[in-house]
Amino acid sequence: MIPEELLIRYGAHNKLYRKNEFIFQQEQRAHFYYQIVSGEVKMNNYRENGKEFIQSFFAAGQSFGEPPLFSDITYPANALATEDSEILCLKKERFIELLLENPKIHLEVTTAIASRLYYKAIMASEISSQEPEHCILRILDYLKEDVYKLTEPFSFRVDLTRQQIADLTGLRVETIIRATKSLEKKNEIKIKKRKIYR
Amino acid sequence: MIPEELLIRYGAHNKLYRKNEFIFQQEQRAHFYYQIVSGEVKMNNYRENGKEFIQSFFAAGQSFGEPPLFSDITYPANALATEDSEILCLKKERFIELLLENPKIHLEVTTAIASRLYYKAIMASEISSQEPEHCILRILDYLKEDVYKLTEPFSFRVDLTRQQIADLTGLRVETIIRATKSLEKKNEIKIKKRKIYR
DNA sequence: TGTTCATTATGATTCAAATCATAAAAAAGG
DNA sequence: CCTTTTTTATGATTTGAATCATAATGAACA
Repeated sequence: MIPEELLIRYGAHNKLYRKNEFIFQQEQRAHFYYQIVSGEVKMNNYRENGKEFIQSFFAAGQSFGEPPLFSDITYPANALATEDSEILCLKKERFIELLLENPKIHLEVTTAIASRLYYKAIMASEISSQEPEHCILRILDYLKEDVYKLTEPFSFRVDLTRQQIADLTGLRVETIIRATKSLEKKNEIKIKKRKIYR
Repeated sequence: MIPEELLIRYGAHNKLYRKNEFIFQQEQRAHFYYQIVSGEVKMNNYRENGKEFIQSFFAAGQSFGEPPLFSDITYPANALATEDSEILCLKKERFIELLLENPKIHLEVTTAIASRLYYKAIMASEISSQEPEHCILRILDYLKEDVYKLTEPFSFRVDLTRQQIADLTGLRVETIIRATKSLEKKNEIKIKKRKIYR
């Protein structure tokens, strides 16, 4: 999102994270701005009962973990590579400098953070709703419309496992499986070869 | 948060909203940056079953409703005055200009948005946890430590009704009442004259 | 000061998602 | 190719928060 050459000019270095390696962990202090060059990153929490809650996934070109760079707070969740990933790391102080000296880029960063806040606001309301089917549809529509910009019915092939949808919504796999079947009956989604289409 | 005189220099105007009056509603497009001069604002969603979900409260000095100013998205929730409120409104285009021309102020705006994302991330995980007591403690601790910067045990007097805590967590009043009583027994909170202290 | 309304309180019952158990189907790995 | 692991599937049971009902208490207000 921030041009790589600009990041490097401010002193960013490239780091390789292996699949399942943590980039940072919950409660830690933040020292770097992270931007994915290649690979994929997952932000999550592990709850007492061992259940996982996925805050979100991040793909190549996206940054993550900015909020604690601006205030005196620690990471609210873990970040780990879900596949081998190349990540540009820029020291917090230099990142702030970069923002102050590049207003247009700063605006893009703000836009990215704002967009994640938007997603969280939507999901907070849905997760609290105790209506699994509605909650699933909402996350699918968010991905379809806001992330992948698709409009055609059933043009969005969902590349998430039932388990991942469960961890994103705070529900259980069995509930997702049953709810998606019910949604298929209601013609809200299609399921072909176990893949969900919305 | 943005100095009032600066906002006014960029063309902001003062508007009075009566108690319970909407400032904007879910699904609407965003045209203004809003900053509270006096009063209080609530962001919420109304769900099918009539249940309310409170995204958050905003007090004097705080801004709200920025995310849709940066992208082509609509408001994910409603905003309404919970008491008569004076609010500075600045046209979207002029707001962006202000940010681009005032890097330090821009950074403060980014910081505010990032801090709200932090709160949402925490709450998303908690709400999904299906553990009412834990969820209540987390929101109280967030308010106590991150908002009011208190450290002494039971020094935080919670000024939320049980119903408001319910609407902030997606739980029901009765559940909050029972959970808080249980938390009092466990010495996690104190209740004096029906007020919760943490 | 008495009346109305909002808030807190508590017990009984319902209900839907979690949990448990088990298995089939598909994908990954050697 | 066979073996192992992951993912999807489905039925039976449990459980805890929601719901329903009802009341006491406190705050607001005329």
